[in-house]
Amino acid sequence: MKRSTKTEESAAPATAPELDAKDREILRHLQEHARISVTEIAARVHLSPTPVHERIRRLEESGVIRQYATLLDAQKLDQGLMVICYVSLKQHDKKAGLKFIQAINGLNEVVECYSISGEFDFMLKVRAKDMAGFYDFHVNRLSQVENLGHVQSVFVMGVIKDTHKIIF
Amino acid sequence: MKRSTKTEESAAPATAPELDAKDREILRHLQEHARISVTEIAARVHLSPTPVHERIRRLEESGVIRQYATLLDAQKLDQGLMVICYVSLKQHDKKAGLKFIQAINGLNEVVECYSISGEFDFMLKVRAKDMAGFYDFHVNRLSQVENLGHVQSVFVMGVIKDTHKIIF
DNA sequence: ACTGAAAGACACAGACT
DNA sequence: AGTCTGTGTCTTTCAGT
Repeated sequence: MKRSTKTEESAAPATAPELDAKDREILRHLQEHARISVTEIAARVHLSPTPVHERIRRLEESGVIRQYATLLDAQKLDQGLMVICYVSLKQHDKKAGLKFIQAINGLNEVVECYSISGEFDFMLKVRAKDMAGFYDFHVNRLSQVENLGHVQSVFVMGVIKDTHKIIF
Repeated sequence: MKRSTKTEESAAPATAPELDAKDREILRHLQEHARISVTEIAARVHLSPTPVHERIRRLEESGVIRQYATLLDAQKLDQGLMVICYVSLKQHDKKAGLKFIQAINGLNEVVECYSISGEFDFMLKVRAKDMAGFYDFHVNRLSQVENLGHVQSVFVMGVIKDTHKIIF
């Protein structure tokens, strides 16, 4: 194995990133085309492959690059339903919160989870095949989570924009 | 340029995917490690590189593979604030909706946008540097959008889980 | 659909500027 | 921190099965 694998590697050390203009250019290319070659990135940023290679290595190590991911079409994989679930907990102490976080990490249907301001404690982005699949998740998996208070669901009817692109 | 670039290529034709077990295995590897070599995927799925290469090409063409992306750390790029904005429109006719969608696509701070059920019409995921950055976006960019009714914002205080992983 | 071979491109490391 | 050079590996194509 020679080419970079990334992910599941060591946790990102908090070493100061200190990104210069070239680093940012490289990141902008990689952000949208993770599989292009170092040689091509080098050509686009007007550098030779060697320093680009070294810069990418540093960006991976410092954790600026989190993961090289392939984004798939959920519809074509029969996982076309997306639901936003708002969840409140019964108890809000630290221990109860950690247990909830653990439980959420065990639910594969939950692709994102955020701690939020407002009436509810958490927001979950859930993927399912269809309404029946979501119902099954709701009743048999989410509702089984300990310390769960209220759940309120908002259904996604259409995707207007779905990007991961960070502007910087 | 020889290696696959993906993205911005032709729109996905609606040709039936018809994925077999090997295709799904390949997708599962690519989903989390977009930069691993075809050779290594081949080894992991017990096939030679040639058919794996051809399968990946078909998956790209059919649109099952949407994009090869590099996921970056928003905090380290000084874009650590995430806000969920709920938006309702004043007018709901088709033309007004299309204009809104166009406007949203022009706002780089909006990384995701969904048409949703419930009280509001759309949900936006917005990224900004900090509160001042978000305020600037809210007042000078979002609020300038034509036909905008109410906006309600929920602030993300912590990221519990942030994945793109579709289970299939 | 897969195997095997073969050419060119690439990753990666080393010495040098 | 960059360029240049070399080696081994990989991608990609094309033959055959």
